[in-house]
Amino acid sequence: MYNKFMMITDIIKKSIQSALVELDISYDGDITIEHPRELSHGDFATNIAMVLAKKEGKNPRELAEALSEKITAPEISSVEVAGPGFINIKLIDEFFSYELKVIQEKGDFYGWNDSWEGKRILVEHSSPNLFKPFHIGHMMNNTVGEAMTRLCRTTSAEVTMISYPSDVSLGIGKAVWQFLQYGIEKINEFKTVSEKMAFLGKCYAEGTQAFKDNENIEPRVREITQDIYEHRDTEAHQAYKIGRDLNLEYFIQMTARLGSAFDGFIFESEAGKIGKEIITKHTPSVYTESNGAIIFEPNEKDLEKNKSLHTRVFINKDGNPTYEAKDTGLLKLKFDRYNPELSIFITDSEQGPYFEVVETAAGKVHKEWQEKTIHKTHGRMQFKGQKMSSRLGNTPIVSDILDAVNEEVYVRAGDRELSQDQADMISIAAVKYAVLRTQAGKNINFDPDTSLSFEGDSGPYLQYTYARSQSMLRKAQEQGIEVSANRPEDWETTDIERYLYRYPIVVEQAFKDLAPHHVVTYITELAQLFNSWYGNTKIVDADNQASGYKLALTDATAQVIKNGLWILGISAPEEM
RNA sequence: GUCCCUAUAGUUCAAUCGGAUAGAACAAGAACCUCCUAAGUUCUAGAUCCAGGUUCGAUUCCUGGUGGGGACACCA
Repeated sequence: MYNKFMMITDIIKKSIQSALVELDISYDGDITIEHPRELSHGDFATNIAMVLAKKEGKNPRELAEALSEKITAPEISSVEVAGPGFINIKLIDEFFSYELKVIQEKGDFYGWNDSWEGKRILVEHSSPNLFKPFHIGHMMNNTVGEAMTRLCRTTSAEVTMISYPSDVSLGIGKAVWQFLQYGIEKINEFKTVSEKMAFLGKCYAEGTQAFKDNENIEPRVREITQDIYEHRDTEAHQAYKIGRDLNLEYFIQMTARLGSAFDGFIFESEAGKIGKEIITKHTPSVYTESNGAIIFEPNEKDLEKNKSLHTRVFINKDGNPTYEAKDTGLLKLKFDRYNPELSIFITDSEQGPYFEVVETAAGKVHKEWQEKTIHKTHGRMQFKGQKMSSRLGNTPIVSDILDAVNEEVYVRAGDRELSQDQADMISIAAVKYAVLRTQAGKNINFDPDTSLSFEGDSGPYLQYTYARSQSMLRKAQEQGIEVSANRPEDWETTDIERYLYRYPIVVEQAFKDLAPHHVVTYITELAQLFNSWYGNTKIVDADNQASGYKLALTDATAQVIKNGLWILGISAPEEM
């Protein structure tokens, strides 16, 4: 009852297995059953006849025919042989209407399972560089990371979501230097967080420029950086703390706007010290000295397993931990604090090879740091179109992007009245959909003029479909039509029903692959089926006996779309 | 130079660990609001980078090219 789909797959598999036994065929491999892409091919299909034909010395079609006669179960209505030897299985109609009740009952949790119940998963994403603007790359990271996190939640795991802000660096020293030039009090001239942030962003840019232009300030900038590292009680550290807190607040606001709420942070300043300790302790057993620095050099066995490994510096010759050491410290902190069964983190794909080295080395210090960690990447967003890319620049910041998209949304909305929140919700849907529809890790060719579509395969399309279904349900209620999952006598099972019950397995697979785009594809196709049905059927119809069931179907479809959108971090509006 | 990833309609993406007639959307052309939201629906036209190989069967696996992205010692 809880996991209906697994039950039905088991039933199908068992019926095939006993058919094999009846024909006296021994086969101990896994029987693969799948959903045919084409709905008219049936609800399940197996290629078992083609797999076994050669071994049995039989023609695949004949074998399939023989098998198909022996495959039976109460849930199976028909078994047919097709193509080169596929066996197509159709389910009885009652199965589908029963599933509508299951969807109703489980509601927002339809599609969840208990595969990871009682286990802990840690996800780290959206890690910002404090003092630097929150730009397009962070938004991609956040979108992918949030979807991954929510996918994890569907397994009933105890999921903790954290971020790893970079809070110490020479770059930050430069920004603080510039901040001090203006004077700490200057910050009080700005009222809102975003105004203050704009000022700090200006400090970052100007400080970086000043550092380039004027060699004389370098000693002072380094001193400031050191003040920050060592928490010295100086004006610089005071300025730093103001800036850091503001940046953090802004980060929390910005990610909240995108739909994320973090459970905690691990700061780079914490990871550095610990990282250095680990590296020092495991030199020369894991790490080695070379030219005054401490490095990790993969051995031949490592290279056999992974050709992309290479030598990297963990502690530089000045004795300071590099990013490699900091990330090693981060690994330890994650496992010490959260003790996860699985630790996932998301970065830009350019850091892929880098992390493979860090993790290979870390695995030699502590096995589980490598074995339980999964690094997922997102691609880059490459701008193609002229319109918005020239307006927003090369690395546009998130708030500007959303503002620009909002304008488009208002244009698209025409006469409809939209609140700021509604427009924001639609904009975010459009952007997130564009990011999540493709396989994570691949670069996205982003053409704001076309990719940011509000029609067809798009976030707003899904939102619109949902909103429309809700509108129908409201209308039905006004007219006193009761929603009923009781199948009418002469009801012919629709493609939507044949599609709906597949949702839980799509989610399960998406989690296994950590591939949110499977969910995108599925709910888009579901929405298409639904819209098509809507186009040629009158659903809210007090004079029609079947109206109640049609509404139940509408309700179930809307529920599944909503649940899918939730995984993607896109909200489902009641109206738009 | 070495190594990794990648290549699908004009464009942006799919294709369930080798499966059936390669799915959508945008753009192009033709229809549909006296009925529930036209950000919608229906129809038409259009694609697997090249050359080999593996097998019942290849967009998928292997080899070699070509184009694109990325990594390769003290930056993050």
